[in-house]
Amino acid sequence: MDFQPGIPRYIQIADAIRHGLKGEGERIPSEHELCAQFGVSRPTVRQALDILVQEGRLYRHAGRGTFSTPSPGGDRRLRVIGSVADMIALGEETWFKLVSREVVPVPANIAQALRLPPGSSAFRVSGVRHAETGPFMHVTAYVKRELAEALSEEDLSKTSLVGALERQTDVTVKFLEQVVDAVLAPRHVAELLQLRPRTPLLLFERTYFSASGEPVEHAVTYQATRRYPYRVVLSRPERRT
Amino acid sequence: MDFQPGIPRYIQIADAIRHGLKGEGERIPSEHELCAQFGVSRPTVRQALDILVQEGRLYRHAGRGTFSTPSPGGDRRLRVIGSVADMIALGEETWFKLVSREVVPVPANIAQALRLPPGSSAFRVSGVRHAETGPFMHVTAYVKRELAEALSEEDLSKTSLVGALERQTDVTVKFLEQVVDAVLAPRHVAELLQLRPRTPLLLFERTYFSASGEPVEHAVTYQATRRYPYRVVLSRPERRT
DNA sequence: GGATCAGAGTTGTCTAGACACCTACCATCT
DNA sequence: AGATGGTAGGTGTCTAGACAACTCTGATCC
Repeated sequence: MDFQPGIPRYIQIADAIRHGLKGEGERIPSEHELCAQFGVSRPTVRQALDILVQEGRLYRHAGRGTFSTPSPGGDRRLRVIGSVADMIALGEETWFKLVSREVVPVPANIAQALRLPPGSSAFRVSGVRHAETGPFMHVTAYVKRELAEALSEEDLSKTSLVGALERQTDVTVKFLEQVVDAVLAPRHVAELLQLRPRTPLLLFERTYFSASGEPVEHAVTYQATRRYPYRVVLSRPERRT
Repeated sequence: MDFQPGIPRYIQIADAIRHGLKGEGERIPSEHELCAQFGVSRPTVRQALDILVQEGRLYRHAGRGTFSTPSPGGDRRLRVIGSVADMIALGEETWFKLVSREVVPVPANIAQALRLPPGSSAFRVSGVRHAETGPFMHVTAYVKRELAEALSEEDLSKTSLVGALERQTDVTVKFLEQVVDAVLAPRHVAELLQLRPRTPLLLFERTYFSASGEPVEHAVTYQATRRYPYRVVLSRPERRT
């Protein structure tokens, strides 16, 4: 295998192995064999395998080998594998309709989350995400003004706001804090999602942080689980003991 | 520093560093300095730092150094750091009251989740978890019969069912699948949690899997977020690029 | 036939160092 | 004063191996 320069080898190896996984619990070649196959040293192979184990796609068994985890199956659901990246990754068959996009004074609790002085203003985007089954998610997101100026409208309909921010600015989201709650649909949300009032909805309040611990974005999301179930797969981080 | 034999050095180093963190965004000693301090090679130090970065406690900045993430703060909330271990870790000021504990025929959907033939029976535990603010969680958990026999009653009031299983059998939970929903409290749940009927509650349906992909436990949990907020901190896995 | 032991293969841990690239700082040149 | 460039120190990537611990298999011994 010849490696593409500029991209670390262990990432290319991880991609290659991930691509070849069938997800049936079968054994993959030993680390020694992978060294020979890719022409790299064992630490490099292990670094690639670490990624896949961390993603929950592989598990190791000392003395026996490395195996692919039987896939827990399923599609058409919000997936989280313990990572921000996957949390953002909605199915590809969903799309976003912008409702509003303006600079507004921020409510006190949001100002606190973004660590803005009370009474300041921020960029607010709101809209509805649709699936074939109908509208299923209402989002209101707040971003600091200086970050929001680069964003174009078409970006927002394709990816998430966080995704657009990461592409167009040099901000990188490193972790997020999420409070999950169950609420009855507020009237304006019920209307936009075409639901009866007082339908129970999932409510997410997420604050996205950059690597330096600075809040980047705060989003309030209502989700109708009838139309789009919310599912999470959490893998235990490996503590090779 | 003298290392305790039997425990990998990188884990002991990670524990030592984690213990010394103040969580104020300050710089920690460089990898080279840590090598000298602990008397190990740099890959070993990096392996320790990887753990802490993975946990979201540290972040690296190439060319500048390694820093502790300012803590997102907070207590008294369910915490998840993208790991099963932390998901189980409720606050220490909560306790569990057993309601029932018996072998019953399992409903069809649970049998499917545990991959049992329809009509089979399993061990069912149900109860209520309390905080100072009152009862806040109703749990019904199903475990295969052969796994459940070792469990004693007192274990269940101290740790979670999964914790007891891991201590008393050789089962290890590697990942879990969780479906989150918002529902109106069923009557018997509302009674046990001392809530008005039709209060919106979080509903978790979790299936715990062992490393080989075999389902170990299935739990249905109702949670009153008024009494015990549900918060998650998700860190992005490091893709050093 | 059954238990015990040796060995091969696998992952787990760790060493000592090399070079690349990025960042911040400072001295120098214009 | 401002721009340029060098330098030191930081993390990022990678090599080539060593030994330990675990698991399974098969041969040997009783």
